[in-house]
Amino acid sequence: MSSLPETTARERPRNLALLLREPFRIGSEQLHERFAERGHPEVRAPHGNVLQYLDDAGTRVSVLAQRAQITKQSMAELVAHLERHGYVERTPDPDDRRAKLVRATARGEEVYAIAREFVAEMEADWTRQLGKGDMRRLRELLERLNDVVAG
Amino acid sequence: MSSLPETTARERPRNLALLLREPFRIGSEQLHERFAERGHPEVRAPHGNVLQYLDDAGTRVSVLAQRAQITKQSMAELVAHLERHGYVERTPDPDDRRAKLVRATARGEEVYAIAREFVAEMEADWTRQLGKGDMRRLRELLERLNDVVAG
DNA sequence: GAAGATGGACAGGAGGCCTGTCTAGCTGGA
DNA sequence: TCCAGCTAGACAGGCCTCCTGTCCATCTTC
Repeated sequence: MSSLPETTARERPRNLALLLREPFRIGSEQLHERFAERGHPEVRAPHGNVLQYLDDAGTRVSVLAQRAQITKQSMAELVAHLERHGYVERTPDPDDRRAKLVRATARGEEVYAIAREFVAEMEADWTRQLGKGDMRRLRELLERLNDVVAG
Repeated sequence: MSSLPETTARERPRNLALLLREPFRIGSEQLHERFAERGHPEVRAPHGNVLQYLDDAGTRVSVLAQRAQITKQSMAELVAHLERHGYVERTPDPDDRRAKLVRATARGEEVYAIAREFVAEMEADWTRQLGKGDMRRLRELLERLNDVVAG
């Protein structure tokens, strides 16, 4: 995060980090507004970390935590919240009596569907405004950038 | 690491939102590691919201809150934390006896300098790996995307 | 002046994340 | 076969960020 205390904070040059963050932030905000509109105000930003990583067959909390890169305690809390509100359910794992499998309920699937729909709309909107070619170039450049930062 | 029994998460193509978020997230992480290395472990992610929006002349908490898009109560807490650790100081506003101006101390300026240096390094690194032309194109496309989402 | 707006403080609370610890259940080697 | 050590998850306790609501002092406007 740079920040040039030159004149006023407002007229800083556009900073690459912010250019990356803003579309993501605004998109997330709109997605959660959409959830709320469709009757799922209980689904908050970090819960994407659960729903996003669920397998159809059900997934253990510890596996979810690993995928989402948070501790299993944190993940357990997110799951508990979603369970309280009926988005996921936990069933015993038949293969391991210590474990429980987290699975989306119908209500959870609904949220997932809303998210997919929203993302598709959003990408279509961006494509309409940037143009198909530039959108493809943007994605390609971002993919390369991600490979760079990940490497 | 992922020697997990078979199943991966739901099959997803690389998702545009994540492509935007990851470089930002990784960059932030590295920046805060840098802060810690240089003796400023107290500066945590949200404190960028303060430092980033400070004017040289000093800035009111309510203005900072507005710029950072959080409530003034939240901003007041961030400022208090930074003040406790000597990064900013609050002085009475000569123009309004209700108000106080938040200003960076020398220690705060040091953190700025570290951030600016880090951002410069990071951008240079990305440019080296993507190439100058592609980096410029990426920035340009991101600027257009930001205009689209902001509009 | 007085009414209303604004700057900021304080109280209380929620969510998300952490470390540490504990039990139940699994697994592999002697 | 049995036990040591590991793993899955629950529980306790704590920190940080952010929120709403309330209050007072001060400024602004009429």
